[in-house]
Amino acid sequence: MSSQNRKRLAINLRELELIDIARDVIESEGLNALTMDQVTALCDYSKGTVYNHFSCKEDLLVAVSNEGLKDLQSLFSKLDGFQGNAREQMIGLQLAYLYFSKLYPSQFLCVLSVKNPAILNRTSDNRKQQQLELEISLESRGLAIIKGALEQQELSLGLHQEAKQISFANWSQTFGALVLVNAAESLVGLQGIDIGKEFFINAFVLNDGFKWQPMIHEFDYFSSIERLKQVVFFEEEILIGEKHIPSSKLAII
Amino acid sequence: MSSQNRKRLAINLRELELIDIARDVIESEGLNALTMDQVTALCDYSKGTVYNHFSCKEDLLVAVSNEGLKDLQSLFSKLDGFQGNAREQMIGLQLAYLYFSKLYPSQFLCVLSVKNPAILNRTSDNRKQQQLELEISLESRGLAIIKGALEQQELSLGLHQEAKQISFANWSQTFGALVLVNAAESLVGLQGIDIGKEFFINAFVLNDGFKWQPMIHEFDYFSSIERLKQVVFFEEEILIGEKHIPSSKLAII
DNA sequence: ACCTGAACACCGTTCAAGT
DNA sequence: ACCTGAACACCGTTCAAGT
Repeated sequence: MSSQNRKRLAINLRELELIDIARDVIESEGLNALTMDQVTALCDYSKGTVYNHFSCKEDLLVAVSNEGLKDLQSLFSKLDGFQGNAREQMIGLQLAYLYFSKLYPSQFLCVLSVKNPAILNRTSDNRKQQQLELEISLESRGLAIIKGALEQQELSLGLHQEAKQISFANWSQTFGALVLVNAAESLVGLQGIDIGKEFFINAFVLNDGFKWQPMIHEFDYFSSIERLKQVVFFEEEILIGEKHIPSSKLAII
Repeated sequence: MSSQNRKRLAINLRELELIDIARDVIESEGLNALTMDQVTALCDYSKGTVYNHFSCKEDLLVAVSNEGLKDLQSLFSKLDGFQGNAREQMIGLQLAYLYFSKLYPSQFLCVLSVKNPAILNRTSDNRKQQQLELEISLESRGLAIIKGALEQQELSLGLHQEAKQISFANWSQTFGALVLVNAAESLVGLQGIDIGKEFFINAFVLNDGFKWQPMIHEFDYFSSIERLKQVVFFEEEILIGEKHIPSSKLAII
């Protein structure tokens, strides 16, 4: 390895180190506690060096969000060898998203916060480009599953209907439910129902609406969830057990 | 009116004035530009007085969000005299939510931002209580429609199924779609589809999944949307026409 | 070419003094 | 009882000096 390459690698590693520190601060003290001063204090570098990596505080936030998207990507990748029909694969993505929001709540918060234009407007072009590529990559997973279902004729498109519409429907529903559930403590209206179950049932109902075969009454998708937990996401199940999540939040898993 | 009451009224009015200023700042310069200094500069009072109303900056943000929820409530109220079946009423709520996000984008952003625990944790108890009451009031609208559908036997609950589950499903889907669409410029995957139409179709599919009568193939819900635009929300249609919204965002209406 | 940290401007918050 | 604005601590960002 040339000395130039070694240098570049060291710089990349340092950036990950800084992102990790930012993530830890958010995790333990909340988004408000994240300051450039704080990050500088917790690392071995100076403020100027931190600013060599991140053009501004918002840029750092998007960096944390992007790292989160990579974690989500890793969770998605765990589904690679999973045997099951397309609807089960889709449930796999949903379950991965749920683990993501529970295991990395601070990154999930960043992914959400970063949708704020006041933040996005101040982000460096490189970082925004990276975000775009990550989002496309994540979305292509869902699209691939839908296309598989179309090929297997488990799903068929109506007039003026496209695969990405079904993708959008599933995605927005999952995302919306996770955002609301993350704020669930304050939502009295949701009390008394098992939100974790609801999260999946809503998707079952939606995809039944699309007439995606096999339908709920023909197939036991709750067993699929159990199988996914045991075969694909057993490590995440253990991690959740170790994390001392308040019982109100645990209910969703 | 006693002098004490007059005083109290003046203070309430002043608070609304301050919230209005904050809203204007966010609308025209973004969430980042909102500072207590800025609000003080744009009003006739001192910093101390601003802090008499809002315990901290986050408290002001929640106040803006709450004012937004009231605007949403007003939009919901416009549906009071609307004649139509329960599914059409539900579409009315959805449409109201859509107008809200388009006509008051800064408040919608606040409602979303305020779901961030770092903000909620710093909010005064009074303000949080007000938020709770507003959310309950908004949610009860949806629940009332669902209960109406149950009474009319247009909808029936399965085993272990409750009205609020159907409410949560509709709500999270609508909310998730609006959040994603608000960030739609960056979502390449959504390009080439008519997001405004999709927004409603997703809900159609969901409620068909619930077997909510009349189903899509039996009833022209696109006509319902047109009717709602003309009969209930004609003022909002005009306002949207006057707002010079970039065409990419206009597509949704 | 990259790193440092002092320096600066700005912002959130407080509170003694004023009415 | 309420209002004021100076004062303070903290934070984001820059950049001249150093290696």
